[in-house]
Formats: sequence, C-alpha cells, structure tokens
Amino acid sequence: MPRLADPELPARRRAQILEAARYCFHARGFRQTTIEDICGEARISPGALYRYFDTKADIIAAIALDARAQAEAALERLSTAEGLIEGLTELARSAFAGLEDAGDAALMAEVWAEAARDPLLAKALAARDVEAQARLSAAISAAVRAGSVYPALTPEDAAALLLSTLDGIGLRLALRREQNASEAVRRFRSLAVHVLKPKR
Amino acid sequence: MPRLADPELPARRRAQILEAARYCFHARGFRQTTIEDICGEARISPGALYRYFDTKADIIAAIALDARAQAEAALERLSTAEGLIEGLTELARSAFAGLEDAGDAALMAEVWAEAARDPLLAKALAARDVEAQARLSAAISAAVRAGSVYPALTPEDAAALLLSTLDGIGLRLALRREQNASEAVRRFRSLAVHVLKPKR
DNA sequence: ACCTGAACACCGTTCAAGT
DNA sequence: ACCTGAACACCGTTCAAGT
Repeated sequence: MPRLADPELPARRRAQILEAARYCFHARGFRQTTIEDICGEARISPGALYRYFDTKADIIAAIALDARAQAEAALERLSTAEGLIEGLTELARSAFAGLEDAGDAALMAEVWAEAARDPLLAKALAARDVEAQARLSAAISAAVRAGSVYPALTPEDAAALLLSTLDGIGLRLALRREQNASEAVRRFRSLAVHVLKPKR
Repeated sequence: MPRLADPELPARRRAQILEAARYCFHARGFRQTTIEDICGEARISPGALYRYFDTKADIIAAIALDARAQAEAALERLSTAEGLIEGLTELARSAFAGLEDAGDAALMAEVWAEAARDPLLAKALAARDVEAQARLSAAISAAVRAGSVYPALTPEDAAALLLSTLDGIGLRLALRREQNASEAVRRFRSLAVHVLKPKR
C-alpha cells in the first residue's frame, strides 16, 4: 500500500464539491439547497463531504467569495489611462449582462445577505472591495494625470461612488427583472461622464 | 356564547406575531430564527401561529415588505421644489444612520436576497420602487420648472440613478461596518450636486 | 372558534463500521 | 487514509384533542 495517498486528492475533492455546490446554489439558492443535493450532484456521500468542509456555511462562503471575486476581476481589465469611460461602460455592460440570468442575480443578492450575518465572510468581501476601489481610484488618477478626465471629486470619492452605483443598479436590475440591461448601462455611463468629466 | 367572536382578534394576532417576528429577525436574521423563537416571543403556540400565517416565508415577506416600505416612506417628506439637494441629503442621512445598526443593515440585505428567490415578493417590492422613483422624478421635474436645478439627464434617469446609488452606498456601508455614515452622506450629496447641477 | 402540544417529515451533522 | 450510510438532533408544519 502507498505510504502517501494521492496528495492532490483533497484539492480535487474540494473542487468537485464546490462545483456541485455552485450548480445547486445557482439553480435553487443557498437555503433551498440541501447537503444531500450537493452530495448527489458531486456523487459523494455526506460523510465524505464533511471530510472536506466543516459546515454548509463554509461551502456557501467559498462560493460567495468566488462569485464576488469574479465580478471584481473585470476591473483588472480596465485600461489605466485613456478610454476610461469606455472601459467603465464595458465593465457595466458585462456586469449587468451577467445579471440577466435570474440565478446569477439571485446569487448576488444572497451573497450580500450571507455576508451581513457572517462577519468573517464580510471581512473577506470587504478586503476584495478595498482592493477594487484602490484599483479604480488609481486608474482615475492616471487618467487625470494624462489629462483625459477632469473630475470634480477626488479619485477615491469618484471610485467609491462609481462602484457603489454599479452595485446599486445591479441590485435593481436583479429585482425588477423586466427592465433591460442596456438601459442600465446607458445610465451608468452617463453617471461616469458626469462624475469624471472627460475631455471634449 | 357569542355568535361572533371578537372580530378584531385575527388582526391583533397577526400584529402580535409580526412584532415578535420583527424582533427575532432583527436579532438573528430570517434563517436563524425558528418558528419556535417567534412563538416564544409572541407567547403563542406553533398551532396558533399557523392559523394566521400559512408558512414562515409569508411572515418573512410581510416583514420584508414593511421594512422596505419604511425606507421609502422617507421620500414622501422630500420637499418638491426648492431645497431638493438638502432634502436628498437629509434622506441619505436618515437612511444611512439606520444602517449603523448591524441588525437593520443585515435585514436590508436579507430582504433583497429573499426577493431574489421569491417572485411575488420581488413584484411587491418593485411596485414600491416604481412609486418611489416616480415621486423623486416628479420632485426633480418641479425643481427644474422652478429653475433651481439644471440636470443634464432626464428627471427619470436622474431619479433612477440617485435611488440606485442610495441603495448601493447603503449596501457597502452595511458590509464595511467600519466606515462611517457621514462620509457616505457626503459622497451621496456630491453625486446629487453633480447630477442635478443646482443654481449657484 | 380558537388553541395546545405531541407527532411527522426533512435536513445538517456525526460516527461506527467498512475497504 | 478514505469512504459509506444509518443515526441523531433540530426545525417547519400538521392535526387530534381540548376549551
């Protein structure tokens, strides 16, 4: 018998469980998904699942953090100097397009609710958020130095405002399912223009 | 024996149950609150509770709708013509001050999550939202006619943007508990100024 | 008519037993 | 070392029995 079992097994199992969980959460939500659902989807027994995660809340937190990280990863593609307005518009477009899927939209709202009751998750999300805001703030600063925008606010305030509004519009979009994403994008764009005041 | 029992009893019982539920939800959240908790707080048995509400979800929906209605009721106090910026600032101040209570903040996030999975609740909240937006839109229109603001956006777009941002900033405030409400108010105010462009 | 509280079904978690 | 699946505790909901 092997002295050490496959050292990659734990990582594989965790990934397998998380993928199953993501699928179930997306379809039914955090609360309505049972451990049995996840086990069925992952083809694993409850006992095995609890070898890799201590509680259902831990699985939720992992998925929530990942969902949020993905949403914020789009910020990295923001060009730093010119085309800031276009970059932000594109960011909004992809964010809002994602929310047209009802499951994704519901998941977003549930992530916030979960964080509001789970201080550890809230802290993790806040850390991501601070980073995202710093990134946008830096992009705005660069654009100011390049002379392509003339915001009346500090880069920090402008960044905080834009990110808050991005989330706020996303929320309304998620709840008022009938209104379309393109109108939301148009509104966000006009906010960016009025806050950042681009040249010409 | 009375041919008709106290005709106000049902209404009283419902109110009694809802008050108990509100207390529990605020302290522990929708999910962590059990029917037994509510029954204990309301000094009533589970059987009696289910005479007045079909499911726990119905109780949640009632509280969620009420919480949201309260948040939006502040809009009614918005003066219609002059002092629009000050009125909006005051609105933000009271909204954000409420969120400094962690329980209220968590409840707000949970309301959204609940609505995202409950189409009926979503519809009820959306109706409130449409009304709130119409009200703000009308206030902006009145201010435009009075010549006190010169927005570059239509009143509808400006109203939608302001309300979205109000929610978005509130969300971040709820999750990043360390940052203070007054800074959030300041940011919202500068948004209002840049979007509405008041005279002088 | 209204209520109680035991009973039921379901779900998160554990653990003895298997390989 | 890793897994299975029955068992346990807990919670939403029902219902027979009381007044």
